[in-house]
Amino acid sequence: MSEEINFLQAARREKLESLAARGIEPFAYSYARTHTATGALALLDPNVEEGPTVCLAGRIVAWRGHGKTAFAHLADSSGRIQLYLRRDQLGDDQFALAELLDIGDVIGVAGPLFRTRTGETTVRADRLELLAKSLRPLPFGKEEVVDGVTVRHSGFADPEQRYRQRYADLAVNPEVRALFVARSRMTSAIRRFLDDLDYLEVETPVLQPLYGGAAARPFVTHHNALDMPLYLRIADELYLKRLIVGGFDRVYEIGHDFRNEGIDRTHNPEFTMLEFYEAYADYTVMMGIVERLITAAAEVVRQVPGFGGSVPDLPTPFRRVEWVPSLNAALGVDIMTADEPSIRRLARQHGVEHGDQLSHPKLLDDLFQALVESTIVEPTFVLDYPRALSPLAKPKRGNPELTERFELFAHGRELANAFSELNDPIDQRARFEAQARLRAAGDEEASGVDEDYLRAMEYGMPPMGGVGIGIDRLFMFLTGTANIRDAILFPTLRPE
RNA sequence: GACCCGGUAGCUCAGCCGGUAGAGCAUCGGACUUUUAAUCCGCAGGUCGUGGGUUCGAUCCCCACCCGGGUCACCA
Repeated sequence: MSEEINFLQAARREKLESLAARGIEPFAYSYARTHTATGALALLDPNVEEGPTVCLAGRIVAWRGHGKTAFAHLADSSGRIQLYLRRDQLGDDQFALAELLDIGDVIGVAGPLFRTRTGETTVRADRLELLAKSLRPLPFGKEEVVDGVTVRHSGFADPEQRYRQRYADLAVNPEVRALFVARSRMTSAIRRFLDDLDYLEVETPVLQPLYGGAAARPFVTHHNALDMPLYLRIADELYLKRLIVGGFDRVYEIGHDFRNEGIDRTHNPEFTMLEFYEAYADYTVMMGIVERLITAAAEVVRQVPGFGGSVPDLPTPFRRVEWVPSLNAALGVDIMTADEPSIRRLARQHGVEHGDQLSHPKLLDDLFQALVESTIVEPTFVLDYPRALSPLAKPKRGNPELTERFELFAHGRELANAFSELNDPIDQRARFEAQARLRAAGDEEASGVDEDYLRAMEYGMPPMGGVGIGIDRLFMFLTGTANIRDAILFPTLRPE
């Protein structure tokens, strides 16, 4: 990426040369800091005017020059603190260095804490060290505090540039950093939750010779040495269940799935999926685990400073409704006995688009989405989906037309999908073959027959419950984030 | 994919009825030893997303394209 150097960058390069002329190395190797910014702020007793000496490192984010003195703010990952630089304190050489500093420079600073006339805890700098010269101006806005609220002026606002240059977005907007801290806390909490239940975290292939476990179009790549196509996984499911055959009773994986579909505010081509499987559990057991996992995740996000208010209340137990009765109630007919033409007529009436071209299962799913799913606000488990919608789920005990499956919805969004996993290899083969027929008929999202998976199942697969939770979506739900790009550090974009 | 909105200085934005551009901040120069959107004075900074068209003349009107945002559709 070559571009012309603008006059601001030129000015900084000139300063670099002035530094070199003074024998100052502009890119350091390390700095021994004693405190973080917030750690230092806590050191000055409210009743005293002078405190201990601290060594801090961070980025200059604000600068107010006054001739022979200057005030600056230094920011590190903990927060920001004011610096006071005086010529008589620093000496001529060090003050000359200070005059060659820019906003964005990474510096180390040492000096005693004191309180300014306006009461702000500040470092009176008596030694400065340049750690990294910033040759490209970061788009810092100016901040003021009005009635206790920080107002930022002319900051870094262009959404495209913020996604493309997330490093600049993070450097300039602390609240963006806080959001991703919250995300990290959430996934750690989920790991802790599952680890405490004796789940084993495992890693399964991202590059797969066959893709499956979900209905989606895959990314295809090619392995040169094997001279064969490989698919980026669309789900972890089939490999994790092979591990249950192998004797791991409880496994989970948090990793990226890849789906070759459109990009919009809830879809990124790669996204983070949690799947977990537990032998000898059925979907009712998994429902309880999901409820506890979601509330545990909500609790840690709630505790991250700044996010307490955004996390929705999740009173337990979550509401439970059954798929068929809730759709029937909304539709006014029995979906399981209604004939095909009248179902298609109802779909048209309720605004399901392209109803005539959809396969029967897809039609049912769209109807449910339009009439029931979209109306769910409080967290609700929807139970017992029709068999045709769930090729990897066990038939429901007492009603083989249905499967033992649930999805969790809240605010019209899907948060989890789970079932009593099908462990009958004869039935599984029949379902795979039905999928293969759909695929042969042109359904690009239908899977094929995975013979290796069937082999594993034929060895004897314990009954198990399994759950998938989209981590990005869950995080968006908990933080009130509307666009998935705001929940992913480096979202997929067209190249510049 | 459809529709709507946007792309002007490093950043945030203005630009009337078509007459080849402005502000604030930042930068640069000057003043300033407790400021905090520091203040004051001065200078500089532009391929107006790209390519065509209309016109004596286009940032402005028209067409196409690129990029982004939003809404909808698609996406178990």
